[in-house]
Amino acid sequence: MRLATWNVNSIKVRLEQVLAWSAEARPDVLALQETKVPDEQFPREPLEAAGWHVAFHGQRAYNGVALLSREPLADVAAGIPGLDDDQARVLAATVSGVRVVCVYVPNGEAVGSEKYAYKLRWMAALREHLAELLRAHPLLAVAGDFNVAPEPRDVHDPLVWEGRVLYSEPEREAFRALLALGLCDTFRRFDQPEGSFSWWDYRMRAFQRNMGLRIDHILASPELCERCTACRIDRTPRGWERPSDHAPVVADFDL
DNA sequence: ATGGCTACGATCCGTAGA
Repeated sequence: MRLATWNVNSIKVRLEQVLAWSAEARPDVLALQETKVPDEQFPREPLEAAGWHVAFHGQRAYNGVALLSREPLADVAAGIPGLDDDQARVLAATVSGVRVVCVYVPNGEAVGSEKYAYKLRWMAALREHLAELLRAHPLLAVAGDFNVAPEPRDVHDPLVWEGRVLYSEPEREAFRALLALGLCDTFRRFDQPEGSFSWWDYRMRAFQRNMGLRIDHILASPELCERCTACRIDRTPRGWERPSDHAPVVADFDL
């Protein structure tokens, strides 16, 4: 099974790119973030016409997550149980025996802000939820925009980013707490080029200068991690006209 | 020097992203 995640920064704007990229990269399951549409406006028909089963959990203007799958999606569930959250950030479904969780972790705005506190609370709630899911699902994948660069090598200039949102120690600690549940970062199971990033600012020609961060991740439960045969970042669509600021991450599993 | 893009929903600027 090939699983991909992509923060598309508006499914309306990026629909043609999702169709074009997925036709080329051929994921079996594609987790999308920042769809930015209420459910009644999600472009279900063109995606179904392209052969996708779709599930979506969105809201007007902000956030929004979706799952596209070649095989039917079962037991679709939105949100984190017990977390009172009016932001559409989590969608889970079972496909081909794998529980797939699509996550859009809050950005956090700035260290010390109210949104930063919300981000850390939210990540703690996600951790508790994933601990439960791991007990129930030996084959568990968590794919999405985590808005955390875990290590210095995931940041184009760690000194500049030290202490800033997306790379601050409390955020990295919260990410490590997810790995401590037994989840693996599939990308780091394999040799990767230096300067491997998944997000580049729209400004300052950041993509052309490879001034990026690796903040989009595919995590896997121990049993699923053992079956992971590859993981890579596909920078191709970041170079297209009118791109998302994120690139897709793609992982292959031998199932 | 706090800008620099992009998307959205409201108007022709503010909020949010990262």
